[in-house]
Amino acid sequence: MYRNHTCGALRASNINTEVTLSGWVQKTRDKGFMIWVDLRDRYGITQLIFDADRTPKEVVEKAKTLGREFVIQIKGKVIERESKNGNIPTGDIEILVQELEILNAAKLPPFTIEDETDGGEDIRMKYRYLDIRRNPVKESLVFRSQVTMEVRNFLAQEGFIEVETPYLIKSTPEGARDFVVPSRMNEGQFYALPQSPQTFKQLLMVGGLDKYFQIVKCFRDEDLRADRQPEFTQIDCEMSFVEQEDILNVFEKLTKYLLKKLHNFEIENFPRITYDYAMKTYGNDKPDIRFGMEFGELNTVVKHKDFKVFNEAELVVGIAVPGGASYTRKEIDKLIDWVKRPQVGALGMVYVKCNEDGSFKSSVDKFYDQDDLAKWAEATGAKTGDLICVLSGPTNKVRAQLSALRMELAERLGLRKPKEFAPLWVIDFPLLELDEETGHYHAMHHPFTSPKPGQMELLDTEPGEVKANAYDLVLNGNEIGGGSIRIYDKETQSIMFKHLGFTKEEAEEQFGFLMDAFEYGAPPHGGLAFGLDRLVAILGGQETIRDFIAFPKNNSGRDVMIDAPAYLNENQLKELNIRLQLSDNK
RNA sequence: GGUCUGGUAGUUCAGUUGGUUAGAAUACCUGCCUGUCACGCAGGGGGUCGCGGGUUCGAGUCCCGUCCAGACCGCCA
Repeated sequence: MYRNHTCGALRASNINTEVTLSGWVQKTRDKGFMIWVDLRDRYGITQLIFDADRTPKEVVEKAKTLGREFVIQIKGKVIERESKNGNIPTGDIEILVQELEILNAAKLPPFTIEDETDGGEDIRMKYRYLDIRRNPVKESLVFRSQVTMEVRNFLAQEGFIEVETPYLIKSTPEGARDFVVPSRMNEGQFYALPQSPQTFKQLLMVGGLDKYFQIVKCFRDEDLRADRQPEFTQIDCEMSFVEQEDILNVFEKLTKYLLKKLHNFEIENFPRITYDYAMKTYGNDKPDIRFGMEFGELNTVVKHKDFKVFNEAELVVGIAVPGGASYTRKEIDKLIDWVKRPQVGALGMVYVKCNEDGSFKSSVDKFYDQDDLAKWAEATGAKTGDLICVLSGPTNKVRAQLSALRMELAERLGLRKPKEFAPLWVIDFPLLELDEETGHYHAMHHPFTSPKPGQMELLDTEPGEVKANAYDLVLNGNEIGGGSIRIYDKETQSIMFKHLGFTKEEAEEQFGFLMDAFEYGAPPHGGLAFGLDRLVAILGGQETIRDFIAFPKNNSGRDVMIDAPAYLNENQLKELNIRLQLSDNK
């Protein structure tokens, strides 16, 4: 028996009991006359004491050889500490050691295993198994486990069944790039890893399973971000005989359940706003509504003067920055530089200070008088002491730029509070989106999304205007879930593929199995998928998902611990009938 | 594909205008220490300044290239 208690278990009530403990050496404090060792495991820290008077001599000698992260087992008696430590739960007691066994000596770890480690991102990822010993990472993984347990509890209660769908499937050109897997037995052919189990869950509905969910890995071969990994986990759900309203209700209930269980956070019904409203008001289809700073469109109040920039702009729009009137000229110039960075791309920024005396001071005083500026303040909801920031240009670009500025300022002003939660639904997404490069429309959500009733006719005349039965769940400025009511008849699905530029043959080849299934009694159905990593991170008050993934990939999609991806050897390639053609520098 | 930031001791970082033997903290090692718990005290070891090239009497510092890491834009149905 390696242990009969964990390192977080013992209290004053255990005094005088004989115990066996195992764990890692967190730290030794050798005072000469006695040695203290902090013994750590997943559950906590217990102090061991090796006392020259009360511990066998050879045991004390052995204790002197202990280094950080040695794995040891001890037997001893729980005793009361002479000086207690109120900072840890086991701080009233310590273990007077009688026997010590070194189960495994350890090399010195490259960084300290402490909450505030001295190690940087790089080295911690390389030795991720050591990083996981640290409380912040360990707790993030425990938290993730709690979230998935609660999700399973809830969905099971609601009558959902979990079904596993295959990982080795077929590549399709729609959407993100696929990770592909060569098939040894089928020369020249490749599987693809699923970007989502979309078609399979729809087939489960045809199969009559009614309410499905799966906590499932998905794979997309696209560039990474702090909140994006090439392999990530979805809570994938689908239901039959449901309308949009039914789906929103079930998953709003799930989200409320999670907020209540994990944070004891209660919230009324989630706001629902349309995509169009979100874009107009926040310049963004996943608005953070923990704070205001809503867009005020100024077209009607700026176009009557000689300011050419505004007169020629498609959209002139501003936001009020709380307390921004106190910014110095230098600070405002830096802000202007910020919006002019290539990542944001604004050509300039007009500002108005709303002074405490009720007057306005703007960068365009030459063109606009106090009455004009008062109207700007009204449109943006600016109060005295605020700063109005105004951008202008093509509608879509300006909205994206001002949205970036809004988020940046909110971050700087501390308005994005991690322990506050502001979920909302964004509904009525467009069905199609124009690809600026190719000039073609592609499905904004995916090609199985149904258009709003009665809008099929618009597909030919104004494809960009067609609204879909598609919806996103947004939490604190992040899309944490999205879904749609699906097409469930072959006819409509064929029309969709045609509009997306598929030939009949291509549609048949790639999705024939789905359209066949639709001919055998497919029920009306729809669903939603949560991005679990993101959901967990946001519920955990973070924006970066890496610490909630046990073994994440780095910025370039590498696992630096196992050093993947890697080259295959000649035999493997030969067996797969693959010949590589590498670029010159490889 | 692009923009920006960074790479110096095991680790996290400082290093001024290009100028002596490249520093600090922490970790590590040795010794001391009769209640430590961020223990303390004394001493010690530890450097391919990412890599390659260039400018210069002289490069951690300037220039070019390259690799790596991070954030973002494009991309992510």
